[in-house]
Amino acid sequence: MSLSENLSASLEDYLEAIFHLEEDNQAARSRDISRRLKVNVSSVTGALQALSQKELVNYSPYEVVTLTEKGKRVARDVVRRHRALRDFFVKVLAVEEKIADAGACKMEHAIPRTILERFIEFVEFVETSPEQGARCIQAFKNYCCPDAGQKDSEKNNKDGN
Amino acid sequence: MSLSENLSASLEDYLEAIFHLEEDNQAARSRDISRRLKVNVSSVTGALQALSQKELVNYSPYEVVTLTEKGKRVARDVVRRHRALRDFFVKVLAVEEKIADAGACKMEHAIPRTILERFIEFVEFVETSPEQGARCIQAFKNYCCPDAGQKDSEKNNKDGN
DNA sequence: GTACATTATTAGTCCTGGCTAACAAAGTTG
DNA sequence: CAACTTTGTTAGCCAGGACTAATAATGTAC
Repeated sequence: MSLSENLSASLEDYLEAIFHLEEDNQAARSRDISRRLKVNVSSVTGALQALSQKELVNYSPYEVVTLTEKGKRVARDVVRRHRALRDFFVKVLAVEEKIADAGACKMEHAIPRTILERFIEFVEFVETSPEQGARCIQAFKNYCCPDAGQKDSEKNNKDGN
Repeated sequence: MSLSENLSASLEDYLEAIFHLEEDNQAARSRDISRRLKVNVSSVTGALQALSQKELVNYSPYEVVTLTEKGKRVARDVVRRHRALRDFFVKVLAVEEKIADAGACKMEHAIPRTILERFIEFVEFVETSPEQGARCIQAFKNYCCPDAGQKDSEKNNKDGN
């Protein structure tokens, strides 16, 4: 209930952008948001009004934007989904960083809670269990992209491909 | 190029529904589509007009709908994405069938090609490589849901108890 | 074959979320 | 401080996609 208030994908994106900009610069300016999301500044104003009305951002015209506490909670949740997906794509599926990130960015808005948690657990599993997990991933990498992963395949290549 | 013509998530859903209805009944009626997608019939009419204009369905007012060849190709692609995701969720992440299906239904519209292929390869890998793959998945199931997975752990167990 | 039920279409509304163009506020700089 | 640039806001437009209500076509009984 407290998280992801039925926010549209679009508004989630805005929140996420503001979150990152705030991390970097203490606050976000419309211009930066618009650049980040590749969207017209006037669209940003609209989004800020919507977010402000939902009490997710502190916004008044011509001033910099910050997230409210509530906004931060929701934004952190979006970011968490994003990272979980990206990590999974990179660490498990051996997807190239950029594609993984772009994919995470689109899919983060659609993933159900339970599945998200499983993604996270899977990465956790792989990272904490070298025998059962890491080796399997290594084998998968050899399976799906035999030419790449050379270095990795030498690492724990107990029983050949 | 030939596939997924920049179709919106919504239109993809319609195409998918028509595909399944056609499988079951040779053709789709607006009413059935509307029931399936939990959408007003008038929305279906609108969608059919859009799809027809894109030459994805054979549609004329008051008649049953079928997919064109092009429509079939695109629909099959959507279904493929759906199945790939659902399979992955169920077979790898041990997500419950219903949730897996619902998740697939939402994420199928957002998943990039490359990542899709990896999902498919992963399932393939797990299913064809009992040593490296299947065992790992079993271990993950014990990791993420220690109480469940009972039956599955017996499965690989040839003639155990 | 008329009467009623079901199904489909249209018209009109609303909301979201983009866009441009015009205008207003802030910042910068001589 | 006046002039110019940058930034932000507003107004107005458009497309997608849902909805309701009214209407039209089709199907089914009697």
